[in-house]
Amino acid sequence: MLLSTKGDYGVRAMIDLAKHSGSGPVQRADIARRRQIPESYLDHLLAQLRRAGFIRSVRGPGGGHLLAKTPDEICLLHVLEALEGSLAPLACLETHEGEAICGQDWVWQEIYDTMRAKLASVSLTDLVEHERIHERDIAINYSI
Amino acid sequence: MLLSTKGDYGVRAMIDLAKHSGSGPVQRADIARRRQIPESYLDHLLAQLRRAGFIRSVRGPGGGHLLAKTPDEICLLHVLEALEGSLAPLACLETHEGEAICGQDWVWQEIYDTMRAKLASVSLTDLVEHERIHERDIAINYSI
DNA sequence: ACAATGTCGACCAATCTACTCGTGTATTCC
DNA sequence: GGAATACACGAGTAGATTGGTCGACATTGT
Repeated sequence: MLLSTKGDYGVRAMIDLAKHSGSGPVQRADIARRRQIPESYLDHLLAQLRRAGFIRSVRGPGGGHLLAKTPDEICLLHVLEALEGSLAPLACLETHEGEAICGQDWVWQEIYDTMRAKLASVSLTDLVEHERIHERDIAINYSI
Repeated sequence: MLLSTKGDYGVRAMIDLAKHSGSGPVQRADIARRRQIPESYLDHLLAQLRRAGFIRSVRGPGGGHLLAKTPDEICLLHVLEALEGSLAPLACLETHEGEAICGQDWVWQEIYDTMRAKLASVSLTDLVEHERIHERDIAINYSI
């Protein structure tokens, strides 16, 4: 598995913040409940996202978390790399150790480049938009 | 990291076998030395590859391991999936649990499909050929 | 018989994952 | 000022995975 729950949960949280951007801070407990993330674990993820400059946080009553940029300025690639570290699928693409003897590195380099390009092209805005369309699908299905 | 050393070492071993296919069994110790794999660990990988039907083994003096098919009939995708299990980059693509709430699954599904198609298009023959070209490069560099 | 080779399962240390918990700190509201 | 509300941060932890090692055994060529 390339992504752990960190990348999964972290992006869920960012989508939640993007969806509520413009209406004040969003509280950790609300994100955790809506996105089904253990709240105490989410704590660490929000800290990472804050240190990486994607969000800022407000303490005290009425406090919470906000995006530090607009949703279309934040792409999936950067968020995931902040949470997971390198997304390299094969060790030698990162360390360049054993590269000469690996034999399959050139295949994975191509895949990695394609992957990163795709992830860089998807913004939080796109993710929120996709979610809205999907919700509409669900609504239609339920109404039948 | 999507691939562990299993996938790395296992493919190295398969490339080695492909390179020597047609000249009798190749011994574990030789593969291990040439490809820099701990021999006792390679043991397990060869067992997995045999159970998956990619190689067959011959016991006794002069024994060793052979490809069970021709190198162009074996693709990288199948070898890696035999060694690593699913290559799904994100848990919900495999389990379909939490799929509805994940929010980024559609992006990864596309990447996963592209990845699998690429891996399926690369055979052992291609990997051996690429290695030969790379060896020639090294030879040229050394001769300058 | 004996040496060479593969087969198989048990075992192991280190690391990573996915958390929880407790304590501390900033802010607001009364 | 004090209570309530929220984030901040580091320690600790159970369980899984990784990346092996080792030893006993099976098979085969000479």
